[in-house]
Amino acid sequence: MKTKTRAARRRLEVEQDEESHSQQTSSEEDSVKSPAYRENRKNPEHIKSKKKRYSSNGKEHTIRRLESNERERQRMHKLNNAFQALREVIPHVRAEKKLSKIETLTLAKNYINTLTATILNMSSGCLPPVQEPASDIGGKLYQHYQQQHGDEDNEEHLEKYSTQIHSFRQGS
DNA sequence: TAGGCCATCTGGTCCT
DNA sequence: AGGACCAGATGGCCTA
Repeated sequence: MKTKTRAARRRLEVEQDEESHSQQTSSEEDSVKSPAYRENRKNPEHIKSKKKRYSSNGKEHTIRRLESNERERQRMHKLNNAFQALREVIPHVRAEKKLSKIETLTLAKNYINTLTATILNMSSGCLPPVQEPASDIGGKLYQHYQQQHGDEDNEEHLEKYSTQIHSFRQGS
């Protein structure tokens, strides 16, 4: 995988960097860093005031960094798993191509709106009286829906959702 | 080749 | 103090 190769390369660089840490020149290191990072390197006083933790030696810092990177990677993997799980429960027509993250979130939002509208449509006229405990769920759902959408038409969501599905299908 | 999407690294901030 | 979370930066891959 491309990214693992890159990560592996980076780890290798870090390991090599550890060995030559003391004699490393800042200029060659800075060439691969972000402008913000380079700026901080140019003005160490600025960064010193912000840094509260990395007062330990370079090797210790490097180890902690690698551990943090690993945790961050795991966190992002979990996030991606959640995205994948979401993709699998959203009906969409572009099955041959994976939905992007933004598409997934947008479709999910509209799918929820559509389901809510459908439920309200189905239960309209037969919602229990407000006093009954059983009305809580339906009542709250309706209340929440009204707060979110005001006078929007239920049909509108269905239309919006199906339009969106088709626009994704056409790749627009 | 430009633009979209993504994974990863990184430093700062928040939370426990 | 240390882990979780976040956002910016970077570079690779893919597609039109």
